[in-house]
Amino acid sequence: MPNILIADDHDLVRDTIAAYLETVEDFRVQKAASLDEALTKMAGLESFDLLILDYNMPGMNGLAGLNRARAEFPVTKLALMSGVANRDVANSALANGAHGFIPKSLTAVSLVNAIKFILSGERYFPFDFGADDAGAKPSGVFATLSGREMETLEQLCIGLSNKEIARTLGVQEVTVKLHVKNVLAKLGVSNRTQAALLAKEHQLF
Amino acid sequence: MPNILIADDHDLVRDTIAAYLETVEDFRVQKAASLDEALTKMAGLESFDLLILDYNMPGMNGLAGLNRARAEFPVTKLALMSGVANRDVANSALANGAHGFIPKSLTAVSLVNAIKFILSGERYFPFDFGADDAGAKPSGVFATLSGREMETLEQLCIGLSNKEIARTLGVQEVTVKLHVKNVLAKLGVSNRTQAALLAKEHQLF
DNA sequence: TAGGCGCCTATACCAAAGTATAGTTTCGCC
DNA sequence: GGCGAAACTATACTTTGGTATAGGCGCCTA
Repeated sequence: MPNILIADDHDLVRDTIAAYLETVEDFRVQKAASLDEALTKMAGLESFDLLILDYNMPGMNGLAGLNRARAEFPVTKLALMSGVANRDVANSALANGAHGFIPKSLTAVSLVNAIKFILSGERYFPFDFGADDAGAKPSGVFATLSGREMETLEQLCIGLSNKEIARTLGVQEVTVKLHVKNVLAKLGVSNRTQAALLAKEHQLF
Repeated sequence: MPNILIADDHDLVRDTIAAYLETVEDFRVQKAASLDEALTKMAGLESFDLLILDYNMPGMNGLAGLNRARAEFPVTKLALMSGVANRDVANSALANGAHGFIPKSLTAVSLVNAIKFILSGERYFPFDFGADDAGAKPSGVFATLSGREMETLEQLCIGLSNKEIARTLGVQEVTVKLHVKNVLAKLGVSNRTQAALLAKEHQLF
């Protein structure tokens, strides 16, 4: 019987998903409320076939937690689950060695299929995921930013003024204005607030 | 048999919770993926005893959706559910006539208890909820915003200019400036970008 | 009914943000 | 050595954002 460990800090979500999986399919499902708790259980006597990690959970720190889990238990299959993450983090997760990405917008039956798929050694990625309009931005746009422009964007995301950014970067205010202008143009937005919001949406800082 | 309608845009969460409730207790559970779908079902032939609304869901717009539901179906009991909302919105929800607030950090069995409690005519509020640390800001600050100021903040969070906000709210630009100024003062920040970031951090919109 | 509050408008002013153009330096690269 | 790209600075300008002050209107409540 496949042994699954699901880690999510939302008790309600975790418990009901676990209960659902156990009743509807022949899975044994264990639970954890944080990354640390999950890794502790993994280190125990039992051996697990699949570890499902919630993207937003104490200890995860974005994909850092995923890498940590993968480093400690390279054999166990690993899936990332999230209700908010976009296609970017899904791609990154797969690129970082995850065996699947499970959006919470999935149907319950699709979840079961996805799990079976992963357990059989495949990599699962919901193909129609992220084709939304809201996060319409090509998302590759951030790659076109130069080093200084990226630093400027980072300061923008704290809500600093041009003058303050100039001070922390050690340049003149005019220079910052130039960088900001370029950032806005490259990101296709019309003011600094939108730039900051966009960067935050894409989990950049 | 109590008839429950649960509305959440995350299929996985909604389906598993519904399945859990139906197996573990003698509930009949219907599902909807958005506020509109929920209201349509409510308007149908069936009568419901309890409507559970996810706070983050198409059509909700914060507490506006809750008020809409309450206005259209004043008899049905109403609970707000959320995985991210803080004590502020929970309080506001109760103040706005909700019969309960269900954080997704709840245990599955607690959920059942909460539902029974609400169905029996009580108001449910998880007392130990909201003692978080992360959102360093007093977080009660948002409660001090007036209606218009809240609407203004919402537009700010899309990165609109004062002129654009004025157009969508149907007022003069000067008025918007006033609201923005008040928002900044009440939130204790120094510009619109910081205000937007802060609101986003607190998952307000 | 007088005061307070939320909301709206108005005028006016100054600071900050954003645009445009032009020029210098540095550095890696063919 | 010549070329292009990135970074920085400068001057000059327009638009937007934020502050200050003052007044009108509707609503609620002491």
